[in-house]
Amino acid sequence: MKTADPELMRAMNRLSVLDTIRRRGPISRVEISERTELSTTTVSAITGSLLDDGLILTRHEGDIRNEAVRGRPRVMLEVNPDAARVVGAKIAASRMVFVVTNFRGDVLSQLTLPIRIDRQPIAVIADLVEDGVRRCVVDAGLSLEDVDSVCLGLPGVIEHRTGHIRSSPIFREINIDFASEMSTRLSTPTIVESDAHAITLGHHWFGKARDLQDMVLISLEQTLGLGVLHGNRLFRGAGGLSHNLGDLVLGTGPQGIVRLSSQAGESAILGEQQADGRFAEAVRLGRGMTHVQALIQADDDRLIGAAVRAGEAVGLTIANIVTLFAPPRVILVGSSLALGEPFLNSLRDAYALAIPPSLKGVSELVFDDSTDDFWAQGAAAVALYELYESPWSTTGPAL
Amino acid sequence: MKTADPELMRAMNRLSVLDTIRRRGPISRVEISERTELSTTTVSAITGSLLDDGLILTRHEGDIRNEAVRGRPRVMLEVNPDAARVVGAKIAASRMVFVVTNFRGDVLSQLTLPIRIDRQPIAVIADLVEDGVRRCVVDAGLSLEDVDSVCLGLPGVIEHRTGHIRSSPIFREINIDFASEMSTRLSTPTIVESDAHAITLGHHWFGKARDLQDMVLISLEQTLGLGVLHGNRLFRGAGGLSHNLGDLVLGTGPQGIVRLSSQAGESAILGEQQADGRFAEAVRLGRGMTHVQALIQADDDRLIGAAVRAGEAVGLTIANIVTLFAPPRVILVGSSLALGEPFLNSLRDAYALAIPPSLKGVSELVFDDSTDDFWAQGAAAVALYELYESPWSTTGPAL
DNA sequence: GCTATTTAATACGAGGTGCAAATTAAATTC
DNA sequence: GAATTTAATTTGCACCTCGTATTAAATAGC
Repeated sequence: MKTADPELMRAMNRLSVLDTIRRRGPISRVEISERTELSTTTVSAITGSLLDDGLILTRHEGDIRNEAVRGRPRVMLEVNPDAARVVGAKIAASRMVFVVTNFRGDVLSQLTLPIRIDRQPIAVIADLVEDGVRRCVVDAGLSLEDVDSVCLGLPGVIEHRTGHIRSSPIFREINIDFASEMSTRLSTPTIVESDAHAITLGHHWFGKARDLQDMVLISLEQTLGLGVLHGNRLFRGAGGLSHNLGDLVLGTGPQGIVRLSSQAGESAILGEQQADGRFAEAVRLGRGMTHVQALIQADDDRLIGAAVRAGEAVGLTIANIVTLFAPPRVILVGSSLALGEPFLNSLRDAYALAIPPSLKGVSELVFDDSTDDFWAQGAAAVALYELYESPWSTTGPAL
Repeated sequence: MKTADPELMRAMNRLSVLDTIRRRGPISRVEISERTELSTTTVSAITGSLLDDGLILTRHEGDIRNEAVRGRPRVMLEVNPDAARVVGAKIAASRMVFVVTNFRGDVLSQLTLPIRIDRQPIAVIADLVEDGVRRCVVDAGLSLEDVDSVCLGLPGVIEHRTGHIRSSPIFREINIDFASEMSTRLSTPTIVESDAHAITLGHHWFGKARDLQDMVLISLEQTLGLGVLHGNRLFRGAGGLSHNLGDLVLGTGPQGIVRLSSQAGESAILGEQQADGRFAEAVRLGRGMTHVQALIQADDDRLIGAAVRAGEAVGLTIANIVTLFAPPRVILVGSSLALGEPFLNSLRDAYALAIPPSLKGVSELVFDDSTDDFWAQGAAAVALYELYESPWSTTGPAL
């Protein structure tokens, strides 16, 4: 068990203060003191040390309750954007998106590589990822030495703690130590994380869950992922495993087990149409879903049927997730949302039908159609989170 | 956010030490120091304060590595059994079981009331519970003043934090503030908890999960409950809600949503047979399942069919739970286990079929046929846990 | 333009906490 | 009975947070 010593205490309060500054934009010391319930003395000491370490900056304008207020004006504090830089990436089967962000999470540069890497050998994928990171860093006018860490978000079952990829649709192999592979290639600390977890943290930092401590996110892409935020922290399964929703069983059909992925995965929906080859190119370019929507609007009955079935399956699954976690909000993201109304309506209907009466109204469904940039930014947030959490310069004793 | 001050620090380490003493039986200070990674100085200080508060005792025998070992012998420390007494209860539809335990969790007295309280008015149930608690306390040779707290474990959706019963099969009403009702009746702090959570903690303290930090328990009784242990703590949903597995959706059938409870609940299995009235009395006595097993052994085809279907449904559900939580062990408890081999075999088969290949082998299934006493003891453990966790006498500054 | 007032932020001392080193305690070995 | 070995406590120190007193920096009033 983790032993509690003064150092831990300091680290906890430091994180608490730094996190408050990050979240509440420019904020004065008094307000920090109120929010964190730390004494002003302690807040002063901690912010002093954060200023020394260059993690935050002072700003003398911006006190909102200014004008006609007496007394010494508050000095506003904010995160120093230039305190660190990280790279976040979303690695998907048909494209890779990289962003470089500063310490505040602002995007400094963005790079999309619309390359199909599906089922390539590890070395090839690693080459492409390495290349993408390097180019994106250069685009930001930086060099890799300026980057503090890298976080790669990718689909599948990822073991965050060890950086192993247990299984992923973009790799033929299983159980790959991708984190150390990329760490040595880039000679920069590299984190591997589930893309769903990445965008979950992204929403908590920048998106539709900034106001919440608990939340569930469901990602509907090539694979179906789950992110659970519990008490302001990512809830990872025992052993730090990410979840793979597609493996969930919906029931048994005539030909055995029916998994969610067979009903609602990207390939399940598109696959039925593959025969006539209309989607080959679209899918290759990562625009499968966009294309689908165009077809749906043209009233392609078969596609509508697939979308409706997928929506039902997802709706039931969400109801089950809500039954287990009772989150105040469920955020849905991913390319499958582009299926449009037939999908969304059947999803909503199935959810409404399946949610147990006693839980009716505890969760709201929110749909988010952010672009891939946001996923990559979420990965950057994962990298930043670990920086924020780390004791940093370990300035040691406040001197 | 919880602010970290010296007091919290002390509380954390105190709990860590006390928990180590509880778990590792009689144990010396040096060993505590090794296990908790606290310095011997700190361990001495904390154990000193625990001794002052009468929560632990010294024992001078029992050093295993004795004989032929030089040096001053270690003084063994153990929890003081008489430091507190609690009452734990399992309240089910057809019976109530009470136990009084000491601070170590040893059962001092036990009382079973085989009364059907199903659908009685609150006041009647509260009367019966109060009576049961009082009689069990008297049986232990104690008076209610000697009891530090009471924990009632009952089925349904319980909001532990507020002590409200959101919904329960044994109450007609919903949203009952049962904790304060019973607290005032007994004039003793009373906790209300889901029976599944109670036996989950029971297994962590006394049963089949003593060695684990993470674990999932599934209770198969009148209702289907879930307990998740995560990092040595009970994982309660956002808002401290307990889970109701029966509300999970298995899929859609011809007549709409199919919930787990309609396949695997006690009444779902027995219900089909209700028509011929053979079970009326057995169920009333709470021996429905025992009776069923006798019939199954007599090859009642209809019952076997129901048991097999229930086993399948539960097996699939467990696979889904494992997909989400990836626990190293899943413990199954509850009266439905008495359905015997037809049920268990189909459960195992369905689980094996449904568990995703990437998670094969991460979880072991364990069946536990503990009696109701153990459930009540688990409820006692919940009560004890809160005592252990509380700062206690707040001896205040170690003087 | 000066002083009084008000609010923000910082010093200072007290009390609590854990740790390393030194000391005391209690056994075995020779 | 002295030396040795191991356990547990005492001592001294560095650190943390907090309450109170003090300093800093603005406005309000005359």
